[in-house]
Amino acid sequence: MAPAGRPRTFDRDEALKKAMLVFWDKGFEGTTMSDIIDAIGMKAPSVYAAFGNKDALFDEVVQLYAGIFYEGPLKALNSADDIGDAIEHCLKAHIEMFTGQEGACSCLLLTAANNCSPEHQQHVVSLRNLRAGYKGALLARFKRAVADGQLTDDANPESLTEFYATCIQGMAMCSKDGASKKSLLDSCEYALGVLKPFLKKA
Amino acid sequence: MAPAGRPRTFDRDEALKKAMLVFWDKGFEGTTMSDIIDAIGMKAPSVYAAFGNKDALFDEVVQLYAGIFYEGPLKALNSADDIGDAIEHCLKAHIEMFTGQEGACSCLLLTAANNCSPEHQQHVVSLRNLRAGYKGALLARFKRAVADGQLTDDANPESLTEFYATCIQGMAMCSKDGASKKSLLDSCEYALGVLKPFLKKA
DNA sequence: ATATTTTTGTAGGTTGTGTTATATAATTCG
DNA sequence: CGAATTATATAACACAACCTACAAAAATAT
Repeated sequence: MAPAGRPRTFDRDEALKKAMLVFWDKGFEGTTMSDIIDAIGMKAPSVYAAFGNKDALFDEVVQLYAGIFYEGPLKALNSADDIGDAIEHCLKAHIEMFTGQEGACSCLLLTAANNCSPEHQQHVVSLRNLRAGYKGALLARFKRAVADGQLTDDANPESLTEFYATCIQGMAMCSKDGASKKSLLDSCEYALGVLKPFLKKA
Repeated sequence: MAPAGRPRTFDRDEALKKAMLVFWDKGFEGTTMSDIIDAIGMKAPSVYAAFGNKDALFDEVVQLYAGIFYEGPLKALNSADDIGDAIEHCLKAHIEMFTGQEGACSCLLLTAANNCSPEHQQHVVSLRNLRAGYKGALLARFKRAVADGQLTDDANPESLTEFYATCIQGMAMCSKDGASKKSLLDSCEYALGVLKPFLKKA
């Protein structure tokens, strides 16, 4: 049943998505609450009533983004049994995320809170933790490939993880600088070539 | 001869370096003038008298940083005649810059002004232009290598440029996340391996 | 020595951003 | 219907950040 009281005239989930796109594009500190409020199309008190404050809203946005992230690159990483396929699908899923949105590009986890004032360091830390968690997932995937006997003995999961994290983050920054999807895919091919010498023949 | 008037009690060049380290670490918007003023160890009016305002100071900092940049990675890129050596020296010079400073790390051109409020977009643009200029230098270097007959016919200067720009920016971001010099050098080796198939035997 | 010039420190002005008080509108419950 | 509850809009508060008047201090020039 509908709750008592005047009903909201906007959709909360839609509003959150709009807020995500703004933060994605302009980062935490680069975004003002006025930007958010304008994007949602409501007035300040309605937005504050729905989301609390800027910090809480950003936290929700990060959660939403992380969910999309898990459904994309992370799922791609862990779906394929072959490590070569897994990395390829994963990188390409990243490129989709970097270039797929209208307005926003690159990666919110990487660019939305790099340099914050001391009172907002929490966001810098939480995004850094998410990135570290993702690196952990990459590492686990390479270790699984070792356990599965898919990689040669001289393959080093730690340094492969670091290399591919480098490529992913680098592509994100290039995308922020306007790189086309095609040029990102070119870089992706080079990056995938690095893994080939370590793949055992099937 | 000394100019008339009370002499400055701090060294302007030293103060500029200190300001650079703060901006390098915390970015343009993440840095307050109080941070700068504290780092320099003077009071606000002295700093403003010496540097104008925050925008002008940041511009000077960027100039200073660009100078260091030209002396490091860019010089390394253009000093060696062999393209393999050039890229290797260049990447390693980047790693030195990413990890060499106390306090600051990563790359000021990449991280100091990603997400600015509209009234400071000038800095986002100027750093983006510097990055684009650097990509141009990379491209020119690869084209020179083609002209010098150092690369195979299937080597594509544009996509090689994009790939190495990706690696450099990726390493910068990893360094900001605390990557060790050793792990950056590991990634660097993988990245250099990408060029090898395109190198003609001497 | 006095005037002139420039720096320094205190203290405060101005603006922009995050947030909220208050009154009004729209809905449900009894 | 009237009471209760929640959303909306206007308008304004609070605080922090950038910047600057003003007066005192420290040097040079005549």
